[in-house]
Amino acid sequence: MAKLPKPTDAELAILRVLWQRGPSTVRQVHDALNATKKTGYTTVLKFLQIMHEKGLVTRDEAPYAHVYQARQPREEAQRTLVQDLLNRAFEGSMSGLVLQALSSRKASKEELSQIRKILRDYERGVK
Amino acid sequence: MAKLPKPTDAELAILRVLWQRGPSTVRQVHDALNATKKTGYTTVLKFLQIMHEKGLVTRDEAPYAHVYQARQPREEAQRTLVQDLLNRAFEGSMSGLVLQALSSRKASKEELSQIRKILRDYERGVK
DNA sequence: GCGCCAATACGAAAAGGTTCGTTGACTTAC
DNA sequence: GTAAGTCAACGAACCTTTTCGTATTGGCGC
Repeated sequence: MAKLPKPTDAELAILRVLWQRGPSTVRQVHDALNATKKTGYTTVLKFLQIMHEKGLVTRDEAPYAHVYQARQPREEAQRTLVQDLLNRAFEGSMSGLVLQALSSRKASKEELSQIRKILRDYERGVK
Repeated sequence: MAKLPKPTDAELAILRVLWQRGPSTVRQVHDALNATKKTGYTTVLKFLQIMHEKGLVTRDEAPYAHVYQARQPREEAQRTLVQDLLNRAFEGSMSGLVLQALSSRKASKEELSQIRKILRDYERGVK
């Protein structure tokens, strides 16, 4: 599998919509985005075309409304992004990242115990 | 304190040098960067000027070699970046972030126990 | 068939990021 | 004091990202 480029901010916003909604037409993406931030229809279209060129999304050229879909599953893209931040800003230190993540905002009890569970599972898996 | 803009990739690379070395001249930053990636002297200079305009660095206009310094401590900038990624890619889910961080590459036993310690300290602090 | 509508394609323009060549100013070594 | 070297300033060139106006297409209702 060829390595996909890191999505830009605007591209990521569109990917988020695709991950949440599943395959969507330009109009659907456009409407979803406009719930939070107004953007022109053609702007969204242009991005989807660019992302298609880059391979970030696939498209089904259905007549009268192409249907776009994220190429990578959400988790995979997230992994790339975390990895990237880890290298660029944390010299690879995972604990540094977790530390700053926690001090950047309140975490709920549920989140903490979820993280603990992840750690347990991880150790079991690695061992 | 005015909010500082998010550093770009190239800017972050320079900040990393400043954090590691402390206050430095353009030449020192340039040399440090060239250990990993060759860049023209004037390119580095230009970035430091831009970053100075943006307020990312302060400078001491010593005669014959201005001395630049990161405005934010490393941890503070890291926190902003994590926060940003959290919002842009993880819908704010901290556990999602930790999960992908762990699956993105091997973590050592030391790192894991360090993370556990961070969790413990955090809970104590919050309670 | 003809005009209307929703959609795509195209391309230009604005904004931001990145790189570097050139210039002029000052320092030190001779 | 002159040449050689180091430095900051400036601005041009280039690339990528972001935004959108305009043109074009193709089906549908009449």
